[in-house]
Amino acid sequence: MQQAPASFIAPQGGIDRNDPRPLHRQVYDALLASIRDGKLPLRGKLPSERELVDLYNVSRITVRHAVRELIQQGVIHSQPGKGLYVAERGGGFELQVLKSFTSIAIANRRSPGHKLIEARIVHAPLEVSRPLFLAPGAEVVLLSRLRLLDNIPAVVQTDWIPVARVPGLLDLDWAVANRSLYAELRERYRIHPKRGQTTLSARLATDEEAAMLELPPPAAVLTVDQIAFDDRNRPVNLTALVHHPARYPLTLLQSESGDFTQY
Amino acid sequence: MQQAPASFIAPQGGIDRNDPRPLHRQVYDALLASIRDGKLPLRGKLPSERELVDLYNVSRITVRHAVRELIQQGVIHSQPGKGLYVAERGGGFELQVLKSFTSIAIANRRSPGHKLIEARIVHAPLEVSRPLFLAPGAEVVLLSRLRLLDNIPAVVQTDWIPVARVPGLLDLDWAVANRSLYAELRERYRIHPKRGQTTLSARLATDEEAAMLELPPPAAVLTVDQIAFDDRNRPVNLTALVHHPARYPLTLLQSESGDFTQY
DNA sequence: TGACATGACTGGTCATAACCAGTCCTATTG
DNA sequence: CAATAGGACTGGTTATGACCAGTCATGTCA
Repeated sequence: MQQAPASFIAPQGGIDRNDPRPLHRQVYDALLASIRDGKLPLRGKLPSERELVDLYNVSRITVRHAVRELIQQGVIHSQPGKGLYVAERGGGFELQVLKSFTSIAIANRRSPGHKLIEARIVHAPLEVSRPLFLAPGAEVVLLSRLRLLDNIPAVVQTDWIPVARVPGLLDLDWAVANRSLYAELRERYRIHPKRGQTTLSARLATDEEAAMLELPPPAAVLTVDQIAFDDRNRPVNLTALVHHPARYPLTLLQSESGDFTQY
Repeated sequence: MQQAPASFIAPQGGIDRNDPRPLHRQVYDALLASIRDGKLPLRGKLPSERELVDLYNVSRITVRHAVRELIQQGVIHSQPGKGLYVAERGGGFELQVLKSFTSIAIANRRSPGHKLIEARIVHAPLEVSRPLFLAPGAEVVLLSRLRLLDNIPAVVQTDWIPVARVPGLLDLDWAVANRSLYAELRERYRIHPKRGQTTLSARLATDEEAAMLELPPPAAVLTVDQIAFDDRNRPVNLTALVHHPARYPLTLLQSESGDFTQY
Protein backbone atom coordinates (compact mmCIF):
# COMPACT_ATOMS: atom_id res chain seq x y z
CA MET A 1 0.00 0.00 0.00
CA GLN A 2 1.37 3.35 -0.91
CA GLN A 3 1.74 5.89 1.84
CA ALA A 4 -1.06 8.35 2.22
CA PRO A 5 -0.22 11.25 -0.08
CA ALA A 6 -1.99 13.58 2.29
CA SER A 7 1.40 14.54 3.60
CA PHE A 8 2.34 15.86 0.18
CA ILE A 9 -0.87 17.50 -0.82
CA ALA A 10 -2.69 19.18 1.97
CA PRO A 11 -6.11 17.60 2.41
CA GLN A 12 -8.72 20.15 1.43
CA GLY A 13 -5.63 22.13 0.48
CA GLY A 14 -6.89 25.30 -1.05
CA ILE A 15 -10.27 23.87 -1.96
CA ASP A 16 -12.85 26.35 -0.81
CA ARG A 17 -16.49 26.07 -1.71
CA ASN A 18 -16.86 29.83 -1.38
CA ASP A 19 -13.94 30.58 -3.62
CA PRO A 20 -15.27 32.16 -6.81
CA ARG A 21 -12.95 30.03 -8.90
CA PRO A 22 -14.43 26.83 -10.25
CA LEU A 23 -13.52 23.72 -8.33
CA HIS A 24 -11.54 22.19 -11.16
CA ARG A 25 -9.44 25.34 -11.31
CA GLN A 26 -8.75 25.15 -7.60
CA VAL A 27 -7.70 21.52 -7.94
CA TYR A 28 -5.51 22.47 -10.88
CA ASP A 29 -3.88 25.26 -8.91
CA ALA A 30 -3.41 23.09 -5.83
CA LEU A 31 -1.74 20.33 -7.80
CA LEU A 32 0.39 22.75 -9.78
CA ALA A 33 1.50 24.46 -6.59
CA SER A 34 2.42 21.12 -5.05
CA ILE A 35 4.52 20.29 -8.06
CA ARG A 36 6.14 23.69 -8.36
CA ASP A 37 6.97 23.77 -4.67
CA GLY A 38 8.67 20.44 -5.02
CA LYS A 39 6.27 18.66 -2.70
CA LEU A 40 5.85 16.23 -5.54
CA PRO A 41 9.25 15.37 -6.97
CA LEU A 42 10.00 15.37 -10.68
CA ARG A 43 9.13 12.04 -12.27
CA GLY A 44 7.24 11.34 -9.06
CA LYS A 45 3.87 9.72 -8.90
CA LEU A 46 0.74 11.65 -8.09
CA PRO A 47 -2.09 10.25 -6.02
CA SER A 48 -4.54 8.40 -8.21
CA GLU A 49 -7.56 10.23 -9.53
CA ARG A 50 -9.80 8.41 -7.11
CA GLU A 51 -7.55 9.32 -4.23
CA LEU A 52 -7.68 12.94 -5.30
CA VAL A 53 -11.46 12.70 -5.28
CA ASP A 54 -11.33 11.78 -1.60
CA LEU A 55 -8.57 14.26 -0.78
CA TYR A 56 -10.38 17.24 -2.19
CA ASN A 57 -13.95 16.05 -1.74
CA VAL A 58 -14.88 16.74 -5.31
CA SER A 59 -16.24 14.51 -8.04
CA ARG A 60 -13.99 12.59 -10.37
CA ILE A 61 -15.16 14.69 -13.29
CA THR A 62 -13.72 17.72 -11.54
CA VAL A 63 -10.44 15.96 -10.81
CA ARG A 64 -10.21 14.75 -14.38
CA HIS A 65 -10.85 18.24 -15.68
CA ALA A 66 -7.90 19.53 -13.65
CA VAL A 67 -5.75 16.57 -14.61
CA ARG A 68 -6.53 17.03 -18.28
CA GLU A 69 -5.42 20.64 -18.12
CA LEU A 70 -2.18 19.70 -16.43
CA ILE A 71 -1.53 17.04 -19.05
CA GLN A 72 -2.21 19.45 -21.87
CA GLN A 73 0.09 21.97 -20.25
CA GLY A 74 2.76 19.32 -20.18
CA VAL A 75 3.13 19.52 -16.41
CA ILE A 76 2.20 15.90 -15.82
CA HIS A 77 1.63 12.89 -18.01
CA SER A 78 -0.51 9.82 -17.63
CA GLN A 79 0.07 6.14 -18.15
CA PRO A 80 -3.18 4.19 -18.30
CA GLY A 81 -3.16 1.33 -15.87
CA LYS A 82 -0.30 2.87 -13.92
CA GLY A 83 -0.84 6.41 -12.79
CA LEU A 84 -0.05 10.07 -13.15
CA TYR A 85 3.52 11.28 -13.13
CA VAL A 86 5.17 14.65 -12.87
CA ALA A 87 6.84 15.43 -16.19
CA GLU A 88 10.53 16.08 -16.04
CA ARG A 89 11.31 19.54 -17.23
CA GLY A 90 13.90 20.55 -19.70
CA GLY A 91 17.07 22.47 -19.16
CA GLY A 92 16.27 26.05 -20.03
CA PHE A 93 13.34 28.18 -19.19
CA GLU A 94 10.32 26.37 -18.01
CA LEU A 95 7.49 27.58 -20.16
CA GLN A 96 4.35 25.78 -21.03
CA VAL A 97 2.53 27.87 -23.48
CA LEU A 98 3.82 31.34 -24.00
CA LYS A 99 3.27 33.14 -20.76
CA SER A 100 3.88 36.35 -18.95
CA PHE A 101 7.46 37.54 -18.97
CA THR A 102 7.02 38.42 -15.33
CA SER A 103 5.52 35.09 -14.29
CA ILE A 104 8.09 33.15 -16.28
CA ALA A 105 10.91 35.04 -14.66
CA ILE A 106 9.52 34.40 -11.19
CA ALA A 107 8.92 30.72 -11.95
CA ASN A 108 12.58 30.47 -12.92
CA ARG A 109 13.69 32.38 -9.84
CA ARG A 110 14.94 35.29 -11.85
CA SER A 111 13.92 38.82 -11.06
CA PRO A 112 12.06 40.59 -13.86
CA GLY A 113 12.37 44.25 -14.68
CA HIS A 114 12.34 46.71 -17.53
CA LYS A 115 13.80 49.92 -18.86
CA LEU A 116 11.45 52.25 -20.65
CA ILE A 117 12.38 52.94 -24.24
CA GLU A 118 9.35 54.84 -25.42
CA ALA A 119 5.76 55.53 -24.31
CA ARG A 120 3.47 57.73 -26.37
CA ILE A 121 0.39 57.88 -28.50
CA VAL A 122 0.93 57.34 -32.20
CA HIS A 123 -1.10 56.83 -35.35
CA ALA A 124 -1.15 53.12 -36.06
CA PRO A 125 0.73 52.05 -39.16
CA LEU A 126 -1.03 49.56 -41.37
CA GLU A 127 0.74 46.51 -39.95
CA VAL A 128 -0.59 47.50 -36.53
CA SER A 129 -4.07 48.72 -37.40
CA ARG A 130 -4.96 45.73 -39.54
CA PRO A 131 -4.57 42.97 -36.95
CA LEU A 132 -6.30 45.16 -34.35
CA PHE A 133 -9.29 45.77 -36.65
CA LEU A 134 -8.70 49.53 -36.51
CA ALA A 135 -8.96 52.18 -39.18
CA PRO A 136 -5.53 52.99 -40.61
CA GLY A 137 -3.98 55.84 -38.66
CA ALA A 138 -6.19 55.32 -35.62
CA GLU A 139 -4.62 56.36 -32.37
CA VAL A 140 -2.85 53.67 -30.37
CA VAL A 141 -0.68 53.68 -27.31
CA LEU A 142 2.87 52.67 -28.13
CA LEU A 143 4.81 51.20 -25.25
CA SER A 144 8.31 50.00 -25.86
CA ARG A 145 10.44 48.47 -23.13
CA LEU A 146 13.69 46.63 -22.71
CA ARG A 147 12.95 43.70 -20.44
CA LEU A 148 15.54 42.51 -17.99
CA LEU A 149 16.24 39.27 -16.16
CA ASP A 150 18.32 39.88 -13.07
CA ASN A 151 19.09 43.25 -14.60
CA ILE A 152 20.43 41.63 -17.76
CA PRO A 153 18.76 42.68 -21.04
CA ALA A 154 16.83 39.76 -22.48
CA VAL A 155 13.91 40.95 -24.61
CA VAL A 156 12.82 44.09 -26.41
CA GLN A 157 9.05 44.35 -26.06
CA THR A 158 6.82 46.73 -27.96
CA ASP A 159 3.07 46.93 -27.37
CA TRP A 160 0.34 48.69 -29.26
CA ILE A 161 -3.03 49.16 -27.58
CA PRO A 162 -6.02 51.04 -29.01
CA VAL A 163 -6.33 54.34 -27.12
CA ALA A 164 -10.09 53.93 -26.86
CA ARG A 165 -9.72 50.89 -24.66
CA VAL A 166 -7.19 52.32 -22.24
CA PRO A 167 -7.82 56.02 -21.63
CA GLY A 168 -5.23 57.53 -19.35
CA LEU A 169 -2.80 54.64 -19.61
CA LEU A 170 0.12 56.98 -20.21
CA ASP A 171 -0.69 59.04 -17.13
CA LEU A 172 1.23 56.41 -15.25
CA ASP A 173 4.96 56.56 -14.92
CA TRP A 174 6.12 53.72 -17.11
CA ALA A 175 9.72 54.30 -16.20
CA VAL A 176 8.98 52.44 -12.99
CA ALA A 177 10.87 49.22 -13.45
CA ASN A 178 8.37 46.76 -12.13
CA ARG A 179 5.11 48.07 -13.51
CA SER A 180 3.18 45.38 -15.37
CA LEU A 181 1.13 46.32 -18.41
CA TYR A 182 -1.09 43.32 -18.11
CA ALA A 183 -1.74 43.80 -14.44
CA GLU A 184 -2.81 47.34 -15.37
CA LEU A 185 -5.12 46.05 -18.11
CA ARG A 186 -6.69 43.57 -15.74
CA GLU A 187 -7.05 45.66 -12.64
CA ARG A 188 -7.70 49.13 -13.99
CA TYR A 189 -9.48 48.45 -17.24
CA ARG A 190 -10.97 45.03 -16.45
CA ILE A 191 -9.60 43.69 -19.70
CA HIS A 192 -8.96 39.95 -19.58
CA PRO A 193 -7.21 38.46 -22.58
CA LYS A 194 -8.69 35.10 -23.36
CA ARG A 195 -7.08 33.87 -26.52
CA GLY A 196 -4.29 34.92 -28.75
CA GLN A 197 -2.52 34.31 -31.99
CA THR A 198 1.24 34.13 -31.99
CA THR A 199 3.69 34.13 -34.85
CA LEU A 200 7.29 33.12 -34.34
CA SER A 201 10.13 33.87 -36.66
CA ALA A 202 13.72 35.02 -36.77
CA ARG A 203 15.55 37.93 -38.31
CA LEU A 204 18.74 39.90 -38.01
CA ALA A 205 18.70 42.39 -35.17
CA THR A 206 18.67 46.07 -36.00
CA ASP A 207 21.64 48.05 -34.73
CA GLU A 208 19.53 49.49 -31.92
CA GLU A 209 18.24 46.08 -30.88
CA ALA A 210 21.70 44.55 -31.02
CA ALA A 211 23.03 47.34 -28.84
CA MET A 212 20.25 47.03 -26.29
CA LEU A 213 20.54 43.24 -26.11
CA GLU A 214 24.33 43.45 -26.04
CA LEU A 215 24.66 41.31 -29.14
CA PRO A 216 27.59 41.87 -31.49
CA PRO A 217 26.26 42.42 -35.01
CA PRO A 218 25.41 40.66 -37.18
CA ALA A 219 23.11 38.98 -34.69
CA ALA A 220 20.05 36.77 -35.07
CA VAL A 221 17.03 37.37 -32.86
CA LEU A 222 13.92 35.35 -32.19
CA THR A 223 10.78 37.36 -32.86
CA VAL A 224 7.40 36.69 -31.29
CA ASP A 225 4.37 38.65 -32.44
CA GLN A 226 1.16 38.20 -30.56
CA ILE A 227 -2.37 39.50 -30.99
CA ALA A 228 -4.58 39.08 -27.95
CA PHE A 229 -8.37 39.03 -27.82
CA ASP A 230 -10.63 39.46 -24.82
CA ASP A 231 -13.58 37.33 -23.79
CA ARG A 232 -15.84 39.23 -26.17
CA ASN A 233 -13.46 38.52 -29.00
CA ARG A 234 -12.32 42.12 -29.32
CA PRO A 235 -8.64 42.70 -30.02
CA VAL A 236 -6.81 43.92 -26.94
CA ASN A 237 -3.31 44.59 -28.10
CA LEU A 238 -0.49 43.72 -30.39
CA THR A 239 2.83 42.70 -28.88
CA ALA A 240 6.13 42.40 -30.69
CA LEU A 241 8.97 40.72 -28.86
CA VAL A 242 12.59 40.53 -29.88
CA HIS A 243 14.38 37.83 -27.94
CA HIS A 244 18.02 37.45 -27.10
CA PRO A 245 18.41 33.89 -28.42
CA ALA A 246 20.73 32.64 -25.69
CA ARG A 247 19.29 34.53 -22.75
CA TYR A 248 15.69 33.82 -23.56
CA PRO A 249 14.96 30.76 -25.68
CA LEU A 250 11.40 29.47 -25.57
CA THR A 251 10.27 26.07 -24.49
CA LEU A 252 6.96 24.44 -25.25
CA LEU A 253 5.67 21.26 -23.73
CA GLN A 254 3.27 19.44 -25.94
CA SER A 255 1.03 16.56 -25.23
CA GLU A 256 -1.44 14.25 -26.78
CA SER A 257 -4.19 16.73 -27.54
CA GLY A 258 -5.70 15.64 -30.78
CA ASP A 259 -3.01 14.34 -33.01
CA PHE A 260 0.61 14.56 -32.12
CA THR A 261 1.93 14.31 -35.60
CA GLN A 262 5.37 15.73 -35.94
CA TYR A 263 7.75 17.23 -38.37
CA MET B 1 -35.51 29.98 -34.85
CA GLN B 2 -32.24 29.16 -36.44
CA GLN B 3 -32.26 26.85 -39.40
CA ALA B 4 -31.46 23.23 -38.72
CA PRO B 5 -27.71 22.94 -38.93
CA ALA B 6 -28.12 19.40 -40.16
CA SER B 7 -27.51 20.71 -43.63
CA PHE B 8 -24.01 21.80 -42.59
CA ILE B 9 -23.04 18.91 -40.41
CA ALA B 10 -24.27 15.59 -41.61
CA PRO B 11 -26.50 14.02 -38.97
CA GLN B 12 -24.66 11.05 -37.54
CA GLY B 13 -21.91 12.34 -39.79
CA GLY B 14 -19.00 10.09 -39.17
CA ILE B 15 -20.23 8.95 -35.77
CA ASP B 16 -19.97 5.21 -35.70
CA ARG B 17 -20.48 3.18 -32.56
CA ASN B 18 -18.20 0.47 -33.95
CA ASP B 19 -15.40 2.87 -34.76
CA PRO B 20 -12.49 2.14 -32.44
CA ARG B 21 -11.94 5.85 -31.87
CA PRO B 22 -13.61 7.29 -28.80
CA LEU B 23 -16.84 9.12 -29.46
CA HIS B 24 -15.47 12.50 -28.41
CA ARG B 25 -12.66 12.07 -30.92
CA GLN B 26 -15.14 11.30 -33.66
CA VAL B 27 -17.16 14.39 -32.80
CA TYR B 28 -13.95 16.41 -32.75
CA ASP B 29 -12.94 15.09 -36.16
CA ALA B 30 -16.39 15.61 -37.63
CA LEU B 31 -16.55 19.22 -36.44
CA LEU B 32 -12.99 19.92 -37.53
CA ALA B 33 -13.69 18.47 -40.96
CA SER B 34 -16.82 20.60 -41.31
CA ILE B 35 -14.82 23.69 -40.48
CA ARG B 36 -11.85 22.82 -42.67
CA ASP B 37 -14.09 21.98 -45.60
CA GLY B 38 -15.74 25.34 -45.27
CA LYS B 39 -19.14 23.92 -44.45
CA LEU B 40 -18.99 26.15 -41.43
CA PRO B 41 -17.74 29.58 -42.51
CA LEU B 42 -15.04 31.50 -40.65
CA ARG B 43 -16.50 33.54 -37.81
CA GLY B 44 -19.63 31.45 -38.32
CA LYS B 45 -21.73 30.06 -35.56
CA LEU B 46 -21.72 26.39 -34.69
CA PRO B 47 -24.81 24.50 -33.57
CA SER B 48 -25.23 24.77 -29.83
CA GLU B 49 -23.84 22.02 -27.65
CA ARG B 50 -27.31 20.70 -26.98
CA GLU B 51 -28.06 20.62 -30.69
CA LEU B 52 -24.87 18.70 -31.28
CA VAL B 53 -26.01 16.23 -28.63
CA ASP B 54 -29.11 15.50 -30.71
CA LEU B 55 -27.25 15.57 -34.02
CA TYR B 56 -24.70 13.00 -33.04
CA ASN B 57 -26.72 11.10 -30.46
CA VAL B 58 -24.05 11.38 -27.81
CA SER B 59 -24.10 12.83 -24.34
CA ARG B 60 -23.28 16.42 -23.65
CA ILE B 61 -20.14 15.38 -21.80
CA THR B 62 -18.86 13.88 -25.04
CA VAL B 63 -19.75 16.96 -27.04
CA ARG B 64 -18.11 19.20 -24.47
CA HIS B 65 -14.98 17.08 -24.52
CA ALA B 66 -14.71 17.58 -28.27
CA VAL B 67 -15.56 21.26 -28.01
CA ARG B 68 -12.95 21.79 -25.32
CA GLU B 69 -10.28 20.27 -27.53
CA LEU B 70 -11.25 22.48 -30.43
CA ILE B 71 -11.15 25.55 -28.20
CA GLN B 72 -7.76 24.63 -26.86
CA GLN B 73 -6.51 24.06 -30.38
CA GLY B 74 -7.73 27.53 -31.21
CA VAL B 75 -10.04 26.27 -33.94
CA ILE B 76 -13.19 27.65 -32.34
CA HIS B 77 -13.94 29.91 -29.43
CA SER B 78 -16.87 30.18 -27.09
CA GLN B 79 -18.92 33.05 -25.76
CA PRO B 80 -21.00 32.07 -22.75
CA GLY B 81 -24.61 32.93 -23.24
CA LYS B 82 -24.13 33.25 -26.98
CA GLY B 83 -22.57 30.28 -28.67
CA LEU B 84 -19.59 28.68 -30.34
CA TYR B 85 -17.86 30.41 -33.20
CA VAL B 86 -15.28 29.37 -35.75
CA ALA B 87 -12.07 31.28 -35.05
CA GLU B 88 -10.76 33.38 -37.87
CA ARG B 89 -7.34 32.24 -38.85
CA GLY B 90 -4.30 34.36 -39.31
CA GLY B 91 -2.43 35.19 -42.43
CA GLY B 92 0.48 32.80 -42.59
CA PHE B 93 0.69 29.15 -41.99
CA GLU B 94 -2.13 27.65 -40.10
CA LEU B 95 -0.59 25.73 -37.26
CA GLN B 96 -2.09 24.89 -33.96
CA VAL B 97 0.55 23.20 -31.99
CA LEU B 98 3.66 22.21 -33.82
CA LYS B 99 2.60 19.56 -36.25
CA SER B 100 3.84 17.42 -39.06
CA PHE B 101 5.62 19.26 -41.83
CA THR B 102 3.73 17.09 -44.25
CA SER B 103 0.31 17.68 -42.70
CA ILE B 104 0.93 21.40 -42.37
CA ALA B 105 1.91 21.64 -45.98
CA ILE B 106 -1.18 19.80 -47.10
CA ALA B 107 -3.43 21.85 -44.84
CA ASN B 108 -2.02 24.96 -46.51
CA ARG B 109 -2.42 23.45 -49.95
CA ARG B 110 1.29 23.31 -50.56
CA SER B 111 2.98 20.17 -51.72
CA PRO B 112 5.62 18.81 -49.33
CA GLY B 113 8.82 17.11 -50.34
CA HIS B 114 12.42 16.64 -49.35
CA LYS B 115 15.94 16.20 -50.62
CA LEU B 116 18.14 13.79 -48.74
CA ILE B 117 21.24 15.34 -47.26
CA GLU B 118 22.56 12.50 -45.17
CA ALA B 119 21.37 9.14 -43.80
CA ARG B 120 23.68 6.97 -41.76
CA ILE B 121 24.39 5.50 -38.37
CA VAL B 122 26.59 7.59 -36.11
CA HIS B 123 27.78 7.63 -32.52
CA ALA B 124 25.64 10.12 -30.66
CA PRO B 125 27.42 13.23 -29.50
CA LEU B 126 26.67 14.34 -25.98
CA GLU B 127 24.07 16.90 -26.96
CA VAL B 128 22.14 14.10 -28.67
CA SER B 129 22.67 11.24 -26.24
CA ARG B 130 21.73 13.22 -23.16
CA PRO B 131 18.20 14.22 -24.10
CA LEU B 132 17.57 10.71 -25.45
CA PHE B 133 18.74 9.11 -22.20
CA LEU B 134 21.44 7.18 -24.05
CA ALA B 135 25.01 6.37 -23.11
CA PRO B 136 27.42 8.81 -24.76
CA GLY B 137 28.54 7.44 -28.08
CA ALA B 138 25.58 5.08 -28.42
CA GLU B 139 24.56 4.35 -31.97
CA VAL B 140 21.82 6.48 -33.46
CA VAL B 141 20.35 6.84 -36.89
CA LEU B 142 21.12 10.26 -38.34
CA LEU B 143 18.69 11.46 -40.97
CA SER B 144 19.17 14.88 -42.44
CA ARG B 145 16.86 16.29 -45.06
CA LEU B 146 16.13 19.55 -46.81
CA ARG B 147 12.38 19.97 -46.74
CA LEU B 148 10.60 21.61 -49.61
CA LEU B 149 7.29 23.41 -50.07
CA ASP B 150 6.20 23.35 -53.69
CA ASN B 151 9.81 22.41 -54.44
CA ILE B 152 11.10 25.50 -52.67
CA PRO B 153 13.58 24.91 -49.81
CA ALA B 154 11.97 25.85 -46.51
CA VAL B 155 13.44 23.86 -43.63
CA VAL B 156 16.55 21.85 -42.88
CA GLN B 157 15.51 18.92 -40.72
CA THR B 158 17.87 16.59 -38.88
CA ASP B 159 16.62 13.62 -36.87
CA TRP B 160 18.42 11.33 -34.46
CA ILE B 161 16.74 8.07 -33.50
CA PRO B 162 18.24 5.36 -31.27
CA VAL B 163 19.23 2.44 -33.51
CA ALA B 164 17.80 -0.07 -31.06
CA ARG B 165 14.29 1.23 -31.62
CA VAL B 166 14.34 1.25 -35.40
CA PRO B 167 16.38 -1.68 -36.75
CA GLY B 168 16.61 -1.61 -40.50
CA LEU B 169 15.39 1.96 -40.88
CA LEU B 170 18.19 2.81 -43.27
CA ASP B 171 17.41 -0.14 -45.52
CA LEU B 172 14.82 2.11 -47.05
CA ASP B 173 15.69 4.52 -49.80
CA TRP B 174 15.41 7.88 -48.08
CA ALA B 175 16.18 9.71 -51.26
CA VAL B 176 12.55 9.12 -52.20
CA ALA B 177 11.10 12.60 -51.96
CA ASN B 178 7.84 11.84 -50.27
CA ARG B 179 8.80 9.24 -47.69
CA SER B 180 7.64 10.20 -44.21
CA LEU B 181 9.78 9.32 -41.21
CA TYR B 182 6.87 9.46 -38.82
CA ALA B 183 4.61 7.37 -40.99
CA GLU B 184 7.44 4.81 -40.96
CA LEU B 185 7.74 4.99 -37.18
CA ARG B 186 4.02 4.52 -36.77
CA GLU B 187 3.34 1.84 -39.33
CA ARG B 188 6.51 -0.22 -39.30
CA TYR B 189 7.71 0.13 -35.74
CA ARG B 190 4.41 0.89 -34.01
CA ILE B 191 5.95 3.87 -32.30
CA HIS B 192 3.41 6.52 -31.42
CA PRO B 193 4.82 9.77 -30.08
CA LYS B 194 2.58 11.07 -27.36
CA ARG B 195 4.23 14.13 -25.94
CA GLY B 196 7.18 16.29 -26.72
CA GLN B 197 9.34 19.09 -25.53
CA THR B 198 10.21 21.83 -27.93
CA THR B 199 12.75 24.60 -27.67
CA LEU B 200 12.65 27.57 -30.02
CA SER B 201 15.45 29.97 -30.64
CA ALA B 202 17.28 31.83 -33.37
CA ARG B 203 20.82 31.92 -34.64
CA LEU B 204 22.85 32.84 -37.69
CA ALA B 205 22.70 30.25 -40.42
CA THR B 206 25.83 28.31 -41.23
CA ASP B 207 27.14 28.72 -44.76
CA GLU B 208 25.75 25.33 -45.73
CA GLU B 209 22.34 26.11 -44.29
CA ALA B 210 22.25 29.53 -45.92
CA ALA B 211 23.12 27.96 -49.25
CA MET B 212 20.49 25.25 -48.96
CA LEU B 213 17.80 27.69 -47.87
CA GLU B 214 18.86 30.21 -50.51
CA LEU B 215 19.49 32.89 -47.91
CA PRO B 216 22.22 35.46 -48.53
CA PRO B 217 24.57 35.51 -45.55
CA PRO B 218 24.56 36.79 -42.93
CA ALA B 219 21.13 35.26 -42.40
CA ALA B 220 19.03 34.58 -39.33
CA VAL B 221 17.20 31.28 -39.00
CA LEU B 222 14.52 30.08 -36.62
CA THR B 223 15.55 26.89 -34.86
CA VAL B 224 13.17 24.34 -33.40
CA ASP B 225 14.52 21.44 -31.37
CA GLN B 226 12.11 18.78 -30.31
CA ILE B 227 12.37 15.67 -28.18
CA ALA B 228 9.49 13.24 -28.56
CA PHE B 229 8.38 10.56 -26.12
CA ASP B 230 6.10 7.62 -26.72
CA ASP B 231 3.17 6.47 -24.65
CA ARG B 232 5.47 4.61 -22.29
CA ASN B 233 7.48 7.74 -21.79
CA ARG B 234 10.51 6.46 -23.63
CA PRO B 235 12.35 8.95 -25.83
CA VAL B 236 11.65 8.36 -29.50
CA ASN B 237 13.80 10.83 -31.32
CA LEU B 238 15.45 14.20 -31.36
CA THR B 239 14.59 16.58 -34.16
CA ALA B 240 16.45 19.76 -35.06
CA LEU B 241 14.80 22.11 -37.50
CA VAL B 242 16.29 25.14 -39.16
CA HIS B 243 13.56 27.31 -40.61
CA HIS B 244 13.71 29.80 -43.43
CA PRO B 245 12.17 32.72 -41.53
CA ALA B 246 10.08 34.09 -44.36
CA ARG B 247 9.09 30.84 -46.03
CA TYR B 248 8.21 29.05 -42.86
CA PRO B 249 7.25 31.19 -39.87
CA LEU B 250 5.36 29.44 -37.11
CA THR B 251 1.93 30.32 -35.85
CA LEU B 252 0.41 29.27 -32.57
CA LEU B 253 -3.19 29.73 -31.57
CA GLN B 254 -3.62 29.98 -27.86
CA SER B 255 -6.69 29.91 -25.76
CA GLU B 256 -7.90 30.12 -22.25
CA SER B 257 -6.38 26.93 -20.94
CA GLY B 258 -5.27 27.68 -17.44
CA ASP B 259 -4.07 31.23 -17.27
CA PHE B 260 -3.61 33.35 -20.30
CA THR B 261 -1.12 35.68 -18.76
CA GLN B 262 0.97 37.40 -21.31
CA TYR B 263 4.27 39.07 -21.82
C1' DT C 1 10.43 -23.81 -9.71
C1' DG C 2 8.06 -21.77 -13.44
C1' DA C 3 3.83 -20.67 -15.94
C1' DC C 4 -0.64 -19.08 -15.38
C1' DA C 5 -4.98 -17.31 -13.42
C1' DT C 6 -6.89 -13.90 -10.33
C1' DG C 7 -8.11 -9.69 -8.45
C1' DA C 8 -7.13 -5.09 -7.06
C1' DC C 9 -5.70 -1.38 -8.81
C1' DT C 10 -4.88 2.48 -12.78
C1' DG C 11 -6.51 6.02 -16.18
C1' DG C 12 -10.06 6.48 -20.22
C1' DT C 13 -14.73 6.77 -21.75
C1' DC C 14 -19.63 7.70 -21.57
C1' DA C 15 -24.42 8.45 -19.79
C1' DT C 16 -27.93 11.13 -17.06
C1' DA C 17 -29.09 14.97 -14.48
C1' DA C 18 -29.06 19.33 -12.49
C1' DC C 19 -28.09 24.22 -11.57
C1' DC C 20 -25.74 28.82 -12.64
C1' DA C 21 -24.81 33.18 -15.06
C1' DG C 22 -24.94 35.42 -19.05
C1' DT C 23 -27.46 36.90 -23.66
C1' DC C 24 -31.28 38.26 -26.23
C1' DC C 25 -35.84 38.59 -27.84
C1' DT C 26 -40.50 39.63 -26.47
C1' DA C 27 -44.40 40.99 -24.08
C1' DT C 28 -46.07 43.63 -20.45
C1' DT C 29 -46.22 47.77 -17.83
C1' DG C 30 -45.56 52.66 -16.63
C1' DC D 1 -43.18 55.27 -26.50
C1' DA D 2 -39.67 53.77 -23.35
C1' DA D 3 -38.44 50.98 -19.54
C1' DT D 4 -38.82 46.66 -17.49
C1' DA D 5 -39.71 41.88 -16.44
C1' DG D 6 -40.04 37.21 -18.36
C1' DG D 7 -38.65 33.37 -20.57
C1' DA D 8 -36.01 30.79 -23.72
C1' DC D 9 -31.89 30.13 -24.99
C1' DT D 10 -26.31 29.89 -24.47
C1' DG D 11 -21.98 27.82 -22.54
C1' DG D 12 -19.82 26.57 -17.72
C1' DT D 13 -19.72 23.71 -13.66
C1' DT D 14 -20.51 19.74 -10.83
C1' DA D 15 -22.40 15.29 -9.15
C1' DT D 16 -23.22 10.16 -9.47
C1' DG D 17 -22.64 6.05 -11.49
C1' DA D 18 -20.94 2.69 -14.65
C1' DC D 19 -17.97 -0.05 -17.69
C1' DC D 20 -13.49 -0.86 -20.32
C1' DA D 21 -8.57 -2.01 -21.04
C1' DG D 22 -4.38 -1.93 -19.29
C1' DT D 23 -0.79 -2.88 -15.20
C1' DC D 24 1.00 -5.47 -11.54
C1' DA D 25 1.50 -8.11 -7.42
C1' DT D 26 0.00 -12.38 -5.51
C1' DG D 27 -1.20 -16.90 -5.08
C1' DT D 28 -2.20 -21.35 -7.24
C1' DC D 29 -1.39 -25.18 -10.10
C1' DA D 30 1.47 -28.22 -13.02
